[in-house]
Amino acid sequence: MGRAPCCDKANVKKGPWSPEEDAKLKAYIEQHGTGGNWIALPQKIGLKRCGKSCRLRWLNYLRPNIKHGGFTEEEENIICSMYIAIGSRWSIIATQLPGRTDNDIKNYWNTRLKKKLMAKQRKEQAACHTGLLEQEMKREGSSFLVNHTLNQIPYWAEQPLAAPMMHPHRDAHLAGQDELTGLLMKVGGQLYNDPQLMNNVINYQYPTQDQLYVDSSDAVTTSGASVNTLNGNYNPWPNMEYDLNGANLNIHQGQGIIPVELEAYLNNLLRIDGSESHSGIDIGNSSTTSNSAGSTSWGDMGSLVDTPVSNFDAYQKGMLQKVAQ
DNA sequence: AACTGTACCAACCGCAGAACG
DNA sequence: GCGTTCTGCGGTTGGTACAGT
Repeated sequence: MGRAPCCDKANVKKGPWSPEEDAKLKAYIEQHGTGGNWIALPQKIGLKRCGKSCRLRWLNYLRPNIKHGGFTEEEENIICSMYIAIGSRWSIIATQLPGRTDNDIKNYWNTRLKKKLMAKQRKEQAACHTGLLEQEMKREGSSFLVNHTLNQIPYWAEQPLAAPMMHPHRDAHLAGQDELTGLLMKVGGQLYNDPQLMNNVINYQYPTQDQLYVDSSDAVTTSGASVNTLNGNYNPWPNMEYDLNGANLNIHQGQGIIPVELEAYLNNLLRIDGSESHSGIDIGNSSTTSNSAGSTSWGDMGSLVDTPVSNFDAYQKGMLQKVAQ
């Protein structure tokens, strides 16, 4: 037996709200509140609307202090950093952006931010591709074109951007966002080239809930908005910040939860230019990442994601709790 | 001017979990 | 403890405006 419908679908109006309907709903709620029962509310005020529809209209549009459109750079940064940390938990993200609704943030992410980041990723991949081709040509000389036809996609270009290496045990839904999170954590793929460092990262013990680092006084500034501040109450990676427009990711040593040696390594990677940063990549030969078929493992995150060797889950849970407070 | 494609956003839908009797 | 009802959430859809051809 299925669940009873929340309202009589046949006698319920759908589609855009008229100004009259808005006025009725707003006036009633401002005077009486919702009464804790959205289902009964439309009947009370003579609206042929589903209770859920009324609730949505109030929360996303009519309620006071709602901001529409025009997301600031700081808001973008907050959305991105929280997306990295907790995924598509829009209602939680909305709590960090006063005046913004989860629906608004979700729409903004899906229609603009995601595309913005994808475009940036494509640009970087193209630059990376060009750099590698040049190096291959230099190394192989005239034999290059024999070995590599121009329309042949090199093995590394077929690999998705790496999932964030610094959170190897994130939720599956986050692992599914490899491309975007990989872009944001753009040094991630490079970690795979250093088996020793990868080992350190995989075995790194994320801080427990009690060890969470949320002191906003440690926020650092850059040309772009710092994600470390996040209204002073949320700090997923306190020693890391990025500037979305400039795609600059800066790691600050000794300020937070990433081990100093890892920070140093990342800083080193980020200091060198784009073409150099990918030089010498030969993942297929890596004893830690190649498989029997000889393919690379940038996208093969399953074993890492599924293996419960760190307390990242607890870490993420802790962050969610901090945000909820 | 007409048509087409794209971007944006409001609203809907189904599900999970909380609340309640 | 169980079934029902309600709320809140996230994914998705559909309508509208606007730009490009």
